[in-house]
Amino acid sequence: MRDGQIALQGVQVNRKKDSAPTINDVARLSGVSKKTVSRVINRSPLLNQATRERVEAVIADLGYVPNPQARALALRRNFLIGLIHDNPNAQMVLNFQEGVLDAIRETEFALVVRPVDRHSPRLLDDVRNFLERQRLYGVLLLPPISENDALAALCTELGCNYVRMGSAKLDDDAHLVESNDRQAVTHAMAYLAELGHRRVGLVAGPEGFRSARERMLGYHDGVAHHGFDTGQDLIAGGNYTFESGLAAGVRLLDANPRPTAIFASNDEMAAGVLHAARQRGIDVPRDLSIVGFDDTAIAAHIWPPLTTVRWPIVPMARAAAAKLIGPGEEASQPSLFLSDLIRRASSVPPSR
Amino acid sequence: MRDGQIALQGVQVNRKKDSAPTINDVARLSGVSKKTVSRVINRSPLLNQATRERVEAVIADLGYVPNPQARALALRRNFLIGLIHDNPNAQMVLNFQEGVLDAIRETEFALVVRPVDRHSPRLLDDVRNFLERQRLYGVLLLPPISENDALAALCTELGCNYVRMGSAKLDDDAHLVESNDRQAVTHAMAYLAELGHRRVGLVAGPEGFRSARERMLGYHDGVAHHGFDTGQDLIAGGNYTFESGLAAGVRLLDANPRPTAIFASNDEMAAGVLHAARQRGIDVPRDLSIVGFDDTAIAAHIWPPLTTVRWPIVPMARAAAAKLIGPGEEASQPSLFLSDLIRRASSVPPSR
DNA sequence: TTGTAGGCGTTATCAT
DNA sequence: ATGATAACGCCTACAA
Repeated sequence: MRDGQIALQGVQVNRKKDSAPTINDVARLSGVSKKTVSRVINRSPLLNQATRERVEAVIADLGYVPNPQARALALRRNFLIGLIHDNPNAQMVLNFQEGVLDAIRETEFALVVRPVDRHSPRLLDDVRNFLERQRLYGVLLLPPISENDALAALCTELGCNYVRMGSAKLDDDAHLVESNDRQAVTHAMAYLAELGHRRVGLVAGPEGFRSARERMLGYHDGVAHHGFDTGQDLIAGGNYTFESGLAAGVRLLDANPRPTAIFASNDEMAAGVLHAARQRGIDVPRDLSIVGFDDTAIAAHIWPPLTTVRWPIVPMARAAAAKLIGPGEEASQPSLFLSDLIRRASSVPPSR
Repeated sequence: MRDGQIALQGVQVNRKKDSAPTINDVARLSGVSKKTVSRVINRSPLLNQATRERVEAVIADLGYVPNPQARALALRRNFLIGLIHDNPNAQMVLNFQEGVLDAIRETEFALVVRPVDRHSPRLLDDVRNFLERQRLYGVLLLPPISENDALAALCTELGCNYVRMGSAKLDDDAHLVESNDRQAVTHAMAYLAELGHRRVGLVAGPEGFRSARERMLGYHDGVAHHGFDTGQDLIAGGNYTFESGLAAGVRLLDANPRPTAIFASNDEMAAGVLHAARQRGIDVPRDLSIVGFDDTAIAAHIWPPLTTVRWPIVPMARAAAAKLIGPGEEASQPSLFLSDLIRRASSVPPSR
């Protein structure tokens, strides 16, 4: 006969030893019903203090851990948070994971990762499949796919809570953690102005990326505010890759007159610009200052170390996770995070 | 009265519309028992073809997806694979995740990530807690914590399957996917010998890391085989960080005579050596060749692009995941992966 | 080949 | 404040 049933008859006292203890074992050994144990686990307020302590003692003694699958089944929701991303960049994804883990440490939540391909025609089906299968508690969307409104709509349709990371007002406060890329770039431009630059080039990010747009707007704000030179030969497009930065760098550096400084919309492209300068014998920073964005690992490890904008991704991730799992009122507060300009050797006053 | 019970009475035909369809809905609408539906889901061989097709049609029609929590409860194991790592390096972790995702795509498995702190005294408790809570199907252990035998023992104790990634024979074939770091470094040394180098420095990895030891052994093999110069001023220790590589580079480059080439046990340290050379006005590659290990993103993006050893992490990850979830016979086959030397501009014949 | 009864470990409902 | 009973959605054992 089964263990649990024996227990109900009050005959057997020792539990089976060959599998993890269950709520029944705890109930039997502490002489209460399983519902009471359940109340202890879930910190129900209406519980006799003595009862609670007795049960807790048994739990500790047994090393009992509630089975999350059973919980998930009964509660009709699990404790998994999904992280959906399209690998914008390894360091960023990992930092984000770290922040989320910070937030869910000591909770029963776990983090499930799901890289996707934003160019796949099956993107939405992929995500739908994932969400339907796993029935996640909620998902976190990283840029750039966080900018995809269809994805957010899909989450809503499937009854899956979500929080998006974005560099602009993509959604309402309950579903968004925001950075201020535009303003951050404007600050960087002000810094270049202080150094004495008046002719600053831009390597823009790919079209369709909100972050790229915001950073470009920040550039234009700066150009206008400080009266920098303007012109199409000061602007080149890129797609956030090293190679595109290299190509853009070549274009900008072949212009005449050459810019004395270049702002690249991310660090990888900035590294590409640096290569382009090297290939042309242009000394950085003496003949060309470079400023990047993101402060990824590469920024501090190339030569010269790169001046760049650092956005607080770990705190942002923590906030996003908290927004997802936290109580309602807190979750609907706006979350805006400010970025810092990290000044390194790649930017100096212009030599000409 | 509940939907399922009504169904058993054969009275109601339409299912409730406000929640996902269950196995009961499918059973009712296709006029078979839940068990038969269950057999369809689980591809039982003993099923009438016609029955199967009828049920499958209903499943498709309803958009039915089995509830993984209920499955997990009944099967007493879930379909989550854990990835436990101590962030050896962002690109590596992400590549690994990608490989695992490759392997579990189109399956019902999902990937749960769990970064840990290998220096924490609570490491084992942390992992124990995680495994007990989540009751994972199995876990993947990345270096360097994959080298921790106590962790593997813990998995065994908790009845959790595991696969370790390692640069040496850390475990039996069912629990190990192996790379050949030692041999890979020996190849790199042979390449330097071909170029004409005879005085090659080593930036070693941190003690206690198996990979560091294997790479060092490969260095010594190469030195012995090719009759390179030896001496303590040709060897410096590092801890796999950029900064430690910088410090080690300073030490090695202050030696007299200077090495004409340096092998750094990973790319980050190689980048540090490069910085050290720059600071001293030593031209790379003309006056100093540098070889790294890992082929992380930084390798191709610094100047000059770094010659390095690339180990096939994505295929290894795929193999590790397959080993975890695959059938027994296949899983107990040995898995050894070979690394390639990627030749880039940082290595040339010596100028002296 | 298919169905019935009951269990997996938890929580919800509604008593007491 | 506590307990009995019935879900939650799936699977296994055994029966037919």
